[in-house]
Amino acid sequence: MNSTSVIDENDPKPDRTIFALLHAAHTLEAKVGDALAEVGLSMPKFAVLNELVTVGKPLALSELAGRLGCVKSNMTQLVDRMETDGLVRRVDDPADRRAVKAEITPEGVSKQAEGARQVDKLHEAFGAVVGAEDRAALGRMLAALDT
Amino acid sequence: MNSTSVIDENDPKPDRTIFALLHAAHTLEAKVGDALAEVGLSMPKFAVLNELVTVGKPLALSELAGRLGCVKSNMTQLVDRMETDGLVRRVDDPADRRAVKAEITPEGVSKQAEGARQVDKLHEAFGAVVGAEDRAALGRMLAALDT
DNA sequence: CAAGATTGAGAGTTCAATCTTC
DNA sequence: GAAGATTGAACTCTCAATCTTG
Repeated sequence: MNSTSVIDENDPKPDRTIFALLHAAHTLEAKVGDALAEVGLSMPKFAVLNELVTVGKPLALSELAGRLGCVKSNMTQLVDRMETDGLVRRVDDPADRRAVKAEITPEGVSKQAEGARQVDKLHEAFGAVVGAEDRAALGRMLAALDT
Repeated sequence: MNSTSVIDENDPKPDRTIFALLHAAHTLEAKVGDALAEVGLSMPKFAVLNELVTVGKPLALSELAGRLGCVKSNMTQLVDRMETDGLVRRVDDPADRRAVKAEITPEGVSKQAEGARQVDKLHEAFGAVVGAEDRAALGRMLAALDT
């Protein structure tokens, strides 16, 4: 049925593909951010809480920065704001006096659960709208991009 | 064969899909940012220059903010930094004394051309690694996401 | 009163430099 | 010296408030 016409088209502006993907990602990111904002969280704060809940024990700021893929100074300030919010607490590491660990508070545990519910709702909507075969294509692109 | 649950065909951790997409987008965004940094530009600055070159005449800051999908105060500060860089110049609009337009400088024109070359190189790599049918799937997802 | 632009405050991020501890 | 954390400066971005002009 197809007669080479679909892929052969050499659009005059091939610049658009990457930026279209980035734009869609920003739209999706805004949706996640809005969903988390409804329970008083931001994406970076939820990411930290999620990591702490998953691991089940306090983590050093360097460790958190490594897991979240950001620099250490970023984690310093993020944990500052989260401590102000009452989501985490800084605790000394008796084993290494250079290290400072972030310990999740009961408030943080509660907020993480609320955030996870919001994210689950988004995932249902995402799964309903995308479809399994397109998700497979997405997986291939992700793998190719992550090099 | 499934006796009780219909949903256990899904992966045990469906949480990851959206965040995997977002992570890949950030990786791609970093690549574009690095490529533009090689010629002394950031993505927001390149976006503004690109718009001004495409339109071919000065644009009001509100107009730029609308085209780039950000708030006006953002454009005020971005144009501040671009004026410091010598990429654009603020010019008064004789037709509307409230408005301020951004006019691209010769330096800005030159930088936009360099940036466009960098983006083209990235695009070749992207096209080589992704493939036409996956790009079609990407297009469907983008459309679904942009609602 | 609407619209265009700016300012101030703050979140999130990076980098370079610094301080303490290993 | 290298690692863990912090600080200060800068960029990008948002929101709320303000000022000028239409």
